[in-house]
Amino acid sequence: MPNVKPSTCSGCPLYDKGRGFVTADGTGTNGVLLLGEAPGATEASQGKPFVGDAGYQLNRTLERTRMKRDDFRIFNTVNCQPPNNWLEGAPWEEDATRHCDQYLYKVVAAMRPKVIVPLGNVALDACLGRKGIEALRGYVYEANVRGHTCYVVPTYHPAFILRGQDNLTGVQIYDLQRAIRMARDGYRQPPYSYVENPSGGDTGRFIDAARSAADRGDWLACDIETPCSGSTLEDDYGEIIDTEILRVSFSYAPHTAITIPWTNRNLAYIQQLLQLPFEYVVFWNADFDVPRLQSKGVTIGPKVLDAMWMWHHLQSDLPKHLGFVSTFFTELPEWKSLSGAFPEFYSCRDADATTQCTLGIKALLEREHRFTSFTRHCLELDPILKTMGRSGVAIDQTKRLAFQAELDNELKAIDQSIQKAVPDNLRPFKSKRSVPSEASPRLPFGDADTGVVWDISNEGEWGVRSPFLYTSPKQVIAYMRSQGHPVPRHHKTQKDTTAKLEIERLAKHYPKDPLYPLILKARKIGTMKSTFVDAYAPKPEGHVDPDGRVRVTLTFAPSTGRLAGQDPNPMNIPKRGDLAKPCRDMFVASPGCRLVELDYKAMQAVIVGYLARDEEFIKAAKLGVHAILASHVLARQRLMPAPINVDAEYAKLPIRAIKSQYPKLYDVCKHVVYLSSFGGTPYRMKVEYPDEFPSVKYAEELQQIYFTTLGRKVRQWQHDTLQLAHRQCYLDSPFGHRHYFWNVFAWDSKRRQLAWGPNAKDALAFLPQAIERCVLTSAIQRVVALDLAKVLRWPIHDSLLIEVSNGDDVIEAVKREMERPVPELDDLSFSVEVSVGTSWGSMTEWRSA
DNA sequence: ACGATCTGCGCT
DNA sequence: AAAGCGCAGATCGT
Repeated sequence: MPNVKPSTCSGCPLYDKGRGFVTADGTGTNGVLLLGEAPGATEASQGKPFVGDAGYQLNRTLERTRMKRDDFRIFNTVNCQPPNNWLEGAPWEEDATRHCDQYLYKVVAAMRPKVIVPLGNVALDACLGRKGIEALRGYVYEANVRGHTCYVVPTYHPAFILRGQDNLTGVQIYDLQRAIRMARDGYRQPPYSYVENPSGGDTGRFIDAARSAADRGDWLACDIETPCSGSTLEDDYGEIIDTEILRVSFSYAPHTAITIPWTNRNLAYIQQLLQLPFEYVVFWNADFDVPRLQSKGVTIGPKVLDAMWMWHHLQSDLPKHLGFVSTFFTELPEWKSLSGAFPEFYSCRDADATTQCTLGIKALLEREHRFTSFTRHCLELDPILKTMGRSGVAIDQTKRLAFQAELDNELKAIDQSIQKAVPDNLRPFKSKRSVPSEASPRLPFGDADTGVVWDISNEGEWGVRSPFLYTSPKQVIAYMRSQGHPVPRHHKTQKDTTAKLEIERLAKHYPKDPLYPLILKARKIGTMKSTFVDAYAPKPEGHVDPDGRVRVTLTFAPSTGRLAGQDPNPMNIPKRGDLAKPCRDMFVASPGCRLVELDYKAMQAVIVGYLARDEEFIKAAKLGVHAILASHVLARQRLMPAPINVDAEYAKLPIRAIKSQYPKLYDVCKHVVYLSSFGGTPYRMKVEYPDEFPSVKYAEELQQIYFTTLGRKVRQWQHDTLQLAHRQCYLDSPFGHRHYFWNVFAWDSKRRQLAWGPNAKDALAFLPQAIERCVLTSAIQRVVALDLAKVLRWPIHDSLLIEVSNGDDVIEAVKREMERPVPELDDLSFSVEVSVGTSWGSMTEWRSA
């Protein structure tokens, strides 16, 4: 039975609009009051808070705190359902909150909670009189809430987590556990001793103490403050111009720190501290601090450790700012809002928090035997990636300009055809006050080259029609509508889409329509030109340095453990299609040198076979897994006596025969193996490759054959991996990378059973990708150890681009290191294919002498 | 004008 | 309808 509003409830701004009325739920025996926002439809009709979707999410979180929901007291800030579930930022937010205060007052007075947990901004505002949940969450506040003094530990609203923020599930669990602990044990602000305005003697004493800390094996945390920490200016060569440093702070032990103003007199002290024999100097985001210190001539003696990366290695899916991370490893109260008022204290606290977080993160990594993997695969890799990025690859500007001109002409011609194919009324119209002087008496008139057309709008208004933009989804969709064609929808979001696949379908369905093929062609050429040709112009138009080389930034910041490249990204340069060769031809070897590309053969397939503990699959992957699946299919159809035996010496012969005799089946099998190992469905195969798969049923049959023959153990591995990811909420790679997955299985209400959830496929893709990266970077590190760093250019997931001057011995050495057995994978090895050329577009196979 | 967000597309 | 990555252009709000 829905609750009836109390008769005393009058004057509520939601009285006419609001529905239902919720009362507090749960016993509150653990001393924690969870305060939500306002009831939704389910809550309003049942009269209880958190019983709908957000309630389901909250219950799962509460379960993981190992407490019963009933042990908490659960209430809402506003007690009836606002229109459209809109409260935060609504015109009635303030009035409705104030009106419902009377009920919060009563609930607090009756329960006398030890801790209140505001869930989201509305509740936070009600408790602390301020908003900003993302900055304040996880911290402990002592506050007086409605006449009752207690702790307040803010956390996210469950509905926020449901809206695509499921990586924060674990954070919410942690926040609630902290609230429970505070209710049980109480909270005391930790004592601290910061040297905020040091005299020369103070600094000297700090340096002496730091020296003994270095001898004990402690680390030194360092943090600089600058006037504008956000913006950085760099000149053409990547050096920082503007670097004013205000102060530098240090800490070598929890709860202690010193902040040293940046003055000429203090410079020597700062330099002295950074030369003490510490094992590491620790920064939070060293890429900000270290270059600025160096640009001032300060040198850092010890190795640099970036604690932010250590955090990223520990848990890659969470925010990385120190204020967020410190809630997990310190008892410090929130301090990030104090930078303006108390700069000395703020800076000390930054250094102290860095020390405390570093110790906490290191302890966790060591407990899980992942600390050495961090030093090897992040710390030691970083300078290598920086060197590779700086080496650069030469761009042939003559070839680039020729290709650019060719694309430009083609694009102009296609655009003219596009303008002819589109009715005038579909062009963007912009009204103008006055008639242009060159207007002719006949309307509309315009310029066929530019597509600009003068016109009169419906209201008799003068205006100009600009060309139809094939790059604008909005205008393309308007065209589809105008032609009476069904507008395709994105399968997940259900939004209108103009994706390539959908336009290809429309082109097929309406073969007489002139526009669709033109759009496809123009997009292809347009992307090529803007992303891959214009971008390689000399600076400042493009990315190419005055010496003719393009330099990139390589990073391992992506949450998957893979590598990425930036400014520009060298990893997505076209490789297939007719434009790929002229595009790659722009990338050339320096005079007297050769570009060499070393590709791991079938790397992901071999890794999947390893993970599935399937020797046969590994052998099949190395021989050619697609052809071997094809042999299973042919054997079923009695076109072959038996599937290829991967142990047979002559196995390569029938593989070649299948490739040449059944090219279509070979392609089909390629798609089946590839998509199936990532959790792809037969439906997807049919949609993406309509020519190869005449029906979904055919794709289903082939996947069935795959999973019952060659891929039997792979199927089992997928099943086991998902179970493991679901049970522990994360997966670890053999190289120490961990990725969290919060929704591997989800409740399918249609089929009334657990089904693959939104993270299932991420979980299947994680290990092959994370392993692939570490196999390659380990090889790169060995190449560096051979003093061959200078030949390294770009890592591209499963291949490595290098540049060598003469002789084949360097190629041989790099190949050997890449093919070396990998101890982390039980000495699994991968074979490498080498191609060589003077340009990236004309590489030929290379064989060792 | 400028930044934030969305859409589409290249690669593995 | 495997995934995540970075980039360019369009759109929308300020």
